[in-house]
Amino acid sequence: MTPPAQAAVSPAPTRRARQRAATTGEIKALARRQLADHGPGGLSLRAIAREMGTAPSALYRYFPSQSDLVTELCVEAYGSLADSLAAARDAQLPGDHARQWLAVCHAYRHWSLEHPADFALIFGTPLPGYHAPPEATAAAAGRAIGVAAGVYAAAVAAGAADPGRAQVPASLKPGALWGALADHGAPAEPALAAIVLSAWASLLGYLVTEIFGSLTALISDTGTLYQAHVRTVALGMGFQPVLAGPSVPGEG
Amino acid sequence: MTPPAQAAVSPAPTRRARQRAATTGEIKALARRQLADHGPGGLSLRAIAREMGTAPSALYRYFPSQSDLVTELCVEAYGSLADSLAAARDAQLPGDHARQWLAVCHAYRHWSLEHPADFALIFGTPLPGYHAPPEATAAAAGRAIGVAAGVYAAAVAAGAADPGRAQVPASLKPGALWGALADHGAPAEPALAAIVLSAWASLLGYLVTEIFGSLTALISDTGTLYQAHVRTVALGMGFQPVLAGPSVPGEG
DNA sequence: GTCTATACACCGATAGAC
DNA sequence: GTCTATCGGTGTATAGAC
Repeated sequence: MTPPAQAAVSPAPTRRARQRAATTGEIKALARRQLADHGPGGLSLRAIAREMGTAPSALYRYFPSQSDLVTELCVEAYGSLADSLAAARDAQLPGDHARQWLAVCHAYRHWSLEHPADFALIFGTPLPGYHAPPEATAAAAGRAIGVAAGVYAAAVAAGAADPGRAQVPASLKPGALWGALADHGAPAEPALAAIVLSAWASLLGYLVTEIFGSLTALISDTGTLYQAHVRTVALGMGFQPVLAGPSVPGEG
Repeated sequence: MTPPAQAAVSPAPTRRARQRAATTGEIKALARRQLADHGPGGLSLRAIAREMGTAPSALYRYFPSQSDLVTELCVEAYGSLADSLAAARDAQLPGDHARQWLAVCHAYRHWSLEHPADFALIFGTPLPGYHAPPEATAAAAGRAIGVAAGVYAAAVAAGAADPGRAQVPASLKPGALWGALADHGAPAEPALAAIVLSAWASLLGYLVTEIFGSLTALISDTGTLYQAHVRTVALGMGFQPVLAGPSVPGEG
């Protein structure tokens, strides 16, 4: 018996395809949870199969190997982060560049706190035998930092931030980052890219200590401290101090 | 037959004790190398025993369990970092506070690049089932950041840095960090501690991207970029821009 | 303090029946 | 597309002889 006429060929390809997508999604969700529970390297296809109630070998119909599963988790994590950053940016008035920047900074932290497993996956210690294929993850990573770079570039263009305050050596050599940022609306200017990268790394450093816990034993009041951190970083990028007022989105 | 008279009772306790210390050291060295080669969770007592040419069970005479071995590696890593930072500080003229700070910043990076496994151990994703006993690692961690804090506090006291440039909220609540820093010569002033912590986190963020590789596909010229990063951070702490001259120790 | 032997658990991946 | 069965490995930790 041939299957019944395919309903809505283009948007909903096939019933079979839909079911397959659902299963792949379930696998990835369980993988994410395992990675969160048992740390890096704690990902086990057997355990996933156990939780799904299927045989371990069945998973190989969906992912050729464990590495491919990890790669897709990485790409999705970067995408999720980029989406959160873009949403925070778009929640501000289009012309309010400084607030857009602060909103993106706080969205960075909120996403990280809400997705610690994804955070560890893309920013933490590399997995034992795994090396992410650069062509797969570079684009996804570039999109995330590209949101931040785009906001800053717009701020500079509008005069809301003065990149001259940063100390960028003239001897900087361009890398693939410039091109990746240019793909996301930011001008391919090395000085701007360097400033954004430096600021982005500063924020990441705070999140690493907060989420991985290398300092949690020593500090409390992490939210307020992040607020101070964001303001200091923004100052270094040439934003105006007046901006550091209390009514900033996402603070606290 | 009783053993021959113990030569130098106090400094060299016993031949037996010396041999034991040597073996413990060998175990830790191999553990460190394994952690470097196979990532977190890649530590295997069996593999250590294999490389040492002994039976796996023999190691249990030196470490009650794998976790205790990891804890000692963490403490030693923090200690090694603190030593490197202090050495970099002491290599500068006592009164040249700004250069001391920059030297400490660059020592931070050099140590991290030279000890990626230790770096991952203390700053990277936490190990699966392992939670470092706070009482053991907090002191070691405080000593490392305490070196940085001490240099900055001295700079502020000497007027070489103006902490007023940073944006520290007045609502900051003190935590254990203040006390830990006070133990290392830094005044227990929340504002100063917050500034140092923020700066230290900024530096860490850069090192995380460089060492864990979340951005290495996108950037080259990482040394020059770190130099710019350090300068930007120092500016945010209130150091004078004039300091950002070319002849700074450890740059490049 | 080291050894052998072992209990008991885990893993990724593949072959082949259905 | 799922199953069973299996291969060939990994590991921690303990018991008991020497």
